[in-house]
Formats: sequence, structure tokens, C-alpha cells
Amino acid sequence: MALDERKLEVLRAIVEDYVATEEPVGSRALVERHNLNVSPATVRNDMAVLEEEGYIHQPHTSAGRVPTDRGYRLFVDRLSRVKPLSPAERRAIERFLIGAVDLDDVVHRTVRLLAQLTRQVAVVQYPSLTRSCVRHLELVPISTTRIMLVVITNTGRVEQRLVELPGPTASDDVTELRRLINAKLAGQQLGDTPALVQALVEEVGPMLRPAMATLSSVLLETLVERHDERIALAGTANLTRGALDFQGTLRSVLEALEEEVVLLKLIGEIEADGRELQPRVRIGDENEFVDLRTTSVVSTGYGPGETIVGGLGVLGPTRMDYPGTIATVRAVARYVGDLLAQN
Amino acid sequence: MALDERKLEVLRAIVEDYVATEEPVGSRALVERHNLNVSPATVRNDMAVLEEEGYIHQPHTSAGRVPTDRGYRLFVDRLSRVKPLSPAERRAIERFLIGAVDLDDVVHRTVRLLAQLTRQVAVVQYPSLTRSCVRHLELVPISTTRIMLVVITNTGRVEQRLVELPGPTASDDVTELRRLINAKLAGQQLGDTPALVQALVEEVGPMLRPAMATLSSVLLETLVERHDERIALAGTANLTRGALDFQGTLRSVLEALEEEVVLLKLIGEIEADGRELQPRVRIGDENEFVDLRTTSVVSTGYGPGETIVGGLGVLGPTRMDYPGTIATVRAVARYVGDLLAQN
DNA sequence: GCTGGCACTCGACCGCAACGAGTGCCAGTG
DNA sequence: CACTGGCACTCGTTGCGGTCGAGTGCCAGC
Repeated sequence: MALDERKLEVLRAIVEDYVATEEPVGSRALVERHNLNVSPATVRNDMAVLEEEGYIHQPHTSAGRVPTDRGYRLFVDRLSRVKPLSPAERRAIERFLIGAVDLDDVVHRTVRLLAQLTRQVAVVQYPSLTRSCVRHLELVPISTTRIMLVVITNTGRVEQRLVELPGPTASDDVTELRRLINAKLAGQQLGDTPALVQALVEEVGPMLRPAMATLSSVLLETLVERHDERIALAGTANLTRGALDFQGTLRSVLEALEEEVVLLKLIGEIEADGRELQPRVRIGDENEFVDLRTTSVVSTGYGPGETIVGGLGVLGPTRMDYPGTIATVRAVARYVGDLLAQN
Repeated sequence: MALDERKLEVLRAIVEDYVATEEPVGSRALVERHNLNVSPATVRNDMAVLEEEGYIHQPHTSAGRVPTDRGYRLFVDRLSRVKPLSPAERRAIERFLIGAVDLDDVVHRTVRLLAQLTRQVAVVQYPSLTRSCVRHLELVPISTTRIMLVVITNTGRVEQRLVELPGPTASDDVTELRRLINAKLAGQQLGDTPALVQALVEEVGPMLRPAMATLSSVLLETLVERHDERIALAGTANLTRGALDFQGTLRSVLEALEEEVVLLKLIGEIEADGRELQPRVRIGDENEFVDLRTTSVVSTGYGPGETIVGGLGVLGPTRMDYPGTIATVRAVARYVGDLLAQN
């Protein structure tokens, strides 16, 4: 059955009122607060249809209606108007991010900013190594058999590994290795080029083969395989707002949030086909983790210019202000991207 | 008024029962569960005295007694027996820490282990830079006016900073700077030697003065002033256990836990006079942060051998198993210290 | 100094009735 | 045919009174 214009309008009104009041909304209150130009009885009929179709639900016989996950989904996809950010919010974003000194600082400020603006739990993934480009690669001899491998990416991330070489290596040889690796890898995006890394061994004379083989495998392990993804989290206190804090729900959500793997899946699963301008919304049981089936996640990718190097987003109760949250997440992602691009 | 032996015994019994049951404990239940060899009436008299002295408290007229912060304090100081770790716990600690590959890994494993064993919120401070010794210091030229400063400490912590030099600097000069800095600082504990860092400028010819001055100030800023302390946190889900989760207490605790400064103060305030073998316990309002006045903190320092390079501990409701928690915190700190010493 | 007994307090629990928000249904109307 | 007003009904919420029982303080007696 096709939902006519007014039924959609009723659904929109229900979602908006429920998000605002946190209480099931009845037919009378609805016509009072919105100018629907029909009587409560008519609205009730529409509600009955909406309920039959699974968009709303009543907790018990004589209560108002509450949107279902499916109702929120319809609302997000077809009914929500874009809500422009207030000038105050724009200013807050700029002011917050303008003083950042290094990448750690940027990420921390961003995650706190997101938590504060949306009043929800915010998650920011550090720029993924596999999606960043190598700006410079350095080998630092520590002793004759140990060197430190330092990778600096175009996103400002610096990663280091202590490498145990198979045998003593002269400092001239280290210089040569460095030159070769830089020549091949500088400017490359590591995630796309495991072959390049493996081919490094071919570039080198027999004397340096074992050393280069070790380096190459370390590079592969730490940079190409997404081994060392990092995550920043803020605003967990916001979980105590709203109805999430009953009967152990809060507990299981907190537990889920401590699993980095879970967070990465939530935020970092960016479409392989490149940039997505619109944040992705996962509502309630659309989430793959059962512990988070009472929550919604709004996430998007960010990165300098057109590329995407990481994800960020927020998590909150399904009863959330989707238009506002989506607008905020998108705006913050853009600002962070610009910031990285300036670097 | 001096508390005689039996009154102390009554207090101990009250604390133990209350911790176990989470419910106010009455006189009859007390004599039943502990063999005090006196009647409930006698215990009641003792309770009256204990209450007058401020060690226990009754929530309402006809309820049992609950220990006050002061009561817990007396219990911890004079009444609690050392509770040896179970073999299972020892094994858990060893198994958990044995596979750690680098410092990040050690810290993460430790904090999760602590949270799991104590079933509370665990906090681990990364080895403080100011308390660690410099093992090696490296300068990596990025461009003619930018170099990267990399510091490797004896605790395995690696810290890097991008330094903008006042003018172009030749690579030979960088080598010379590196040699000088290493000669002066290797093996030194940075926190103790701000003078050494400042004196670096004196060691160098007029041509290199400006560059060295920049480096020296960066070193001072990032390493000596405890600017970049890091913290790992785990087990926040454990806060939902117990009575902490009512009426916004949980909220304010979560908020406090997001402030790194607060955590550092809690865990990192180690006595300047060196190692403290016994964990420190802060009970309820002994805490300096009002948001945490309903919680207790058990913390201690850790480090390789005799020195202390950082702090770790747990935070939970004042109603906590102090003997067990103290034993666990101490044991974990020792294991981690040993682990760092092996490095 | 300890004990048993006793009166007392007060929160927890239970059942009951009144209330009211909200619904579904139906007959009536433009 | 779609909308409306009216009405009976459902059911969770609130408030009240009464009972129960855990726990106490006090006191006389051993």
C-alpha cells in the first residue's frame, strides 16, 4: 500500500515530536503541535495504517506511538529536510580546530568537538596508513643490527618500528637502503601497492638482500595490512542521557565501545568506490553488532581533498536528531579534511 | 574514646558483609555470619559507639549500618588482612602480559587485565618521558629547514616531533648536532636535567647556535615539562555494576574519566621520594575531585627495577574489595615493571 | 559487662480504586 | 469517498491505607 502525502507528514511529525519529548506521541498532541488541518480521528486512521506497515509501534494498548527502526529509516531517507548548521556551530568548529598543532591534537580536538556538538558519543579513526601516501621514509641505525624505520605520511601521521636485521649492516648500506626505498615508495599510497613493497627486494644487490627482505616484510605487516589502526573516543558520558541507561543496555554499549575492532567496523567501513559525500546512517538493528542494536550510528569518511583516509562519526540512541547530527558530522568531516589538506 | 578489640572486629565484619551483599547490615545477620561469640544486643551497643565515632552510618532509622568513608579508611589502614592472589590470578597475569610486542601493546594489555581482574575501571599511565632515561636520540632531515626529532627511551617509548629550524641547515651540521646531543643526553633522565638541555646551546659553534636553540627549546617543551603524558583506560562498563549508576553519578564519573588531567592527577601523583611499594588508597571524599567523591582509587607506581616511570591503578565505588584490589594492583605493577626491565 | 525481652520506627510491599491519556470503531456529513 | 465527532473501552499511572518485618534503642536482670 502506498503511503499518501499526509501519512508521510504524520510520520514525520511523530518522529520529530518523539525525538523532542522522548515520550510516545498521541493523535491529539500531534494535531495541536503541527498544523495538519485534520482532526485527531483522521490522524488515528493514518496511524493505524502506519503501524500496520511497521513504521510505528505502540508500547501498550492505550499509549501513543513511537517510531520503529523502519520508521526512522523512512524518515531519514525521504522525510528529513537538511538542517543547515547555525553560525554558532560553524564558529565553534573553526575555533575548536584552528589551534591544533599536530595530528594527535587534531584528532583529539575533533572527537571532543563532535561529542560536544552532537551531545553523543563521538568516534574518530586516525588517518589509516593504508590509505595515506608516504611522504618520507627514514631508516635510523640504533646499533649494527637494529634500525628504526620511520614513516611519515601526507596526513601528518608518523609511525615507527624497531627492526631487527638478520645481520650487521654498515651505515653506508643503510643509506643505500633508505635511498632505494624512498625512490620507490615516496608519494605512493601504501594500501594500493603491496606489490611495490614486495618488489623492493629485487632492486638490491645480493649483499643487501636479507636486510631488505626483513624491511619489506615489516613494511608489509605494519603498513599494508591494516594492523595498526587507531581510534579516539569521546562523550561516553552522553550515554547516560536518554533511555539508553536502563537494564544493562548501557553496560553492553560501553563494552562494545571498548572493542576497537567494533569501532573500526562502525566508522571505518567506507565504501571502496571512493568518497561518499553523504554520511551513512545505520539505525538500530541495521547494526551488525547485537550490543548496539538499540543505537544508531552516523558516520562518514574524511580526508584531504577528494581522497578518504579515515572515518569519523557519532553513536547515540535510535531516538536521535538525525538531520542535525548528519549535518554536523558532515561539516566536521569537511573541516578536518581541509585541515589535513593544508598540511 | 578508644575502640576495643571487639568493636574493631565488628567494624571489619560490617565492611566485609556490606562489600559482599551491597546491603546495609544488621546486628543479627552479623552475629550469624561471623562467630563473634556475643549476642546481637551487644553488637548493637558497639554499633552505636561506632556510629557516634563516625565510622558507620544508618541510611534511615530502622535500617542496618553502612560503613562511612572514615570507616573504610580505618578498615584499610588497620583491619584488612593481606589477601594473597589466587594461583589462577597469577597465571592470568602472566599469560596476559607474556605476548606483548611493543610498549603500546604492553600498556593496552595491562589496562585490560587490570579491569578484568578487579572488575573495575582501570587506568594506566604510559611511562612518563620525564622519568625515563634517553636511550638514543635521532635527528632525521625532512627538508633543508625541517628535521624530525626522535627520542627513544629505556622504557621503549618512542616520541617524535617535527621541528622547524630557523634557517637551512646542511646535513653535516645535522650530524654534528645529533652527535653532540647524544653525547650529552644519552643515559640521562630528562626530568632531572633541564639544565643539561639548556646547556646544549653552549656546546656548539656560533653557526649552529640558532638551530640548537630551537632543538633545545623543543626538547624542553615536549620532554621535560610533562606535556605529553598519555593514558590508557579500560573497564568503564564496570561502572554500571553496583549502586554507582543512579541519579547522574555515573554521568559525572564518566565525564571526569574523560579528562586526562584528572586521570593523571589520580594515578600519576607519585611521591617524589621514590618507590612506594604499597599502593595508595584514596577513599570517597579524600579525592580532590568532587565528581569522584563517591569513588575510591587504588593506585601505585611502576617501573623497571627500583625506579618509577609511571602510575597505574583502578577506580571503583567506595564499596570495594580493598584487600583484593590492593593485592591485584600491586601484583600487576610488579609484573609490568619486570617486563620493562627485561627490555 | 553482657544478655534477653520489649516497644517502637519506618521502609517495602500489596491490593484497590480513581484517573486520564489514548485508542478503535461507527454512524453521520459535505 | 474521505473526513469528523462521539463514545465505549483499555490499561498504565498515581495515590492511599494497611500489613509485614527487619532493625533499632532501651532497660532490667544475671
